[in-house]
Amino acid sequence: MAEREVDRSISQTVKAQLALRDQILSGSLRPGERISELQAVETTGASRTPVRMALVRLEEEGLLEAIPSGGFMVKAFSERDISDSIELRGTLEGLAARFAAERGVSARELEPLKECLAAIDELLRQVPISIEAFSSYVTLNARFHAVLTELSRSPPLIRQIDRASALPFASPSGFVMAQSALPEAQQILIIGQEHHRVVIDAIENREGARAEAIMREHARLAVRNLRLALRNRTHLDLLPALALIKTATD
Amino acid sequence: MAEREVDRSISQTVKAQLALRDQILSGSLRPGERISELQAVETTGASRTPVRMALVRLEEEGLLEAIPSGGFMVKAFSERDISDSIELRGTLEGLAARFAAERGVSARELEPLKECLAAIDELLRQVPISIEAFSSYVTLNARFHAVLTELSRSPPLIRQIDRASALPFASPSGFVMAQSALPEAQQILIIGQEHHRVVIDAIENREGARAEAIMREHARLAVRNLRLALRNRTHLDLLPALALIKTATD
DNA sequence: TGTATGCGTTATGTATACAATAGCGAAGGG
DNA sequence: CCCTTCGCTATTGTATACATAACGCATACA
Repeated sequence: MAEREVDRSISQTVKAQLALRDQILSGSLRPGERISELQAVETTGASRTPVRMALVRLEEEGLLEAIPSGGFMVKAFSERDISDSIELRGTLEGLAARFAAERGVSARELEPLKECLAAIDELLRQVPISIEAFSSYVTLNARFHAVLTELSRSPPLIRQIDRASALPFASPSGFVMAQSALPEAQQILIIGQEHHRVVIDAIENREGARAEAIMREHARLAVRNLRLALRNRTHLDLLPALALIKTATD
Repeated sequence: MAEREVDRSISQTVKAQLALRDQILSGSLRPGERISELQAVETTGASRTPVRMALVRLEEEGLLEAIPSGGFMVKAFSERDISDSIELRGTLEGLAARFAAERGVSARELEPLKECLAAIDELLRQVPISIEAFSSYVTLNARFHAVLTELSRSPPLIRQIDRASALPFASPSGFVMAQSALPEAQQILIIGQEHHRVVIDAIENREGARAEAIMREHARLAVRNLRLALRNRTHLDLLPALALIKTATD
């Protein structure tokens, strides 16, 4: 071992994966750009083996694309890709809600969901909402969606939803942030909260079809709003999707 | 390099991945069993680096599970996992069919689908169907589903469907094989063919909701039949899922 | 006899050396 | 002047050596 600095607190592979993901999402690496292993070794501080493992995982995650002749490049997404990904996740979450409703959920298990709901209600009482409250909203909303997914009790479905959320713009936090750029943001959050309320009610009453339908509607609303947000490209700095959008699409 | 025999025709990583997948699906490696890298090196003929890459990919594919203390084990699936995976794929294919219908598909693009349909019709004319014809059916059916998926023109969705089909029992071929174990197999194939006919018609007439509904029904039928097939465990040798089912489930 | 601790072995995580290929540039011929 | 070909360089693919951590066994003490 040479004079390489080694951080032994976490696995080198995980360290490299986090560092590379960060570079991609922050825009240091541009869409379409080839990722050089050597360069990744320098920027992440890990050696080539863990870097390669990280690259494979990021490819599976959907952030990278394998180049046929070898190596990887940062994947580029069209606006259509992004809205499809959101609708896709909505469809999956709809299935999760239906499973939860049909298979039955005890009052005890529904508790965390209701807590999220109440906490968000509290936040939305502020008009206009503060930056800090909005930030809490993002966290609570992500938690709501995660808990709902878990309630499906279906490991294959949970796994698939996690993968569908790996892309930043398709994650619950991602598109909420995008929506925040719109002037009618507050109204949008309130409508979203109504969806949350309905899905809980549908699950409680074991109405699978209704639970599924509302989650899909929830996603369709998100798609419409994301489209609008991408039109007004005002203060979109918040939007982590931006770093991944194909240049010169449309 | 020692006296190791190296096959230079394909990448060592791919070779190892194929070999390991084969071992898993053939049952050489049992569910829950830990995979030793050293052993994998011996059985695949590749060295540790490509073997590790293959293991990471197989984990992402869903065939392996990472062990917290290090290494990988063969993933075990419950019967519920299997039926959920099929329903999941049906839901995704439903979305694909809806996208195809809503976005519009030219007569030219629909041609391959109709060819599959006609070819399957031809096969089903035999009563009872021969083994060779059944084998052709499996291939044609897989092709039908693959083409339909492509018609969605949605790369994120296509990607997700591919991943949902990675598990052998969730692939179109897998569950058709399972159904073949049932006494009413011929009747089931005929009903499935009706679904195929309806989805084409719905896409042609741009009826998104109908196209989606029929694909979901198609999957639900498959789930019911798979459940039945797993009850009569007669000649289930055909079923590649069997190697992955948890021992002592139910 | 049972439990705990320490040592040894084995397997995984990491680093690096080596091999091969693809891409690019320069030079020569048509 | 353009096209083709040869060779070099840079980057990826592969192999293996080394470091480290976990598991198991044995032994000793309670």
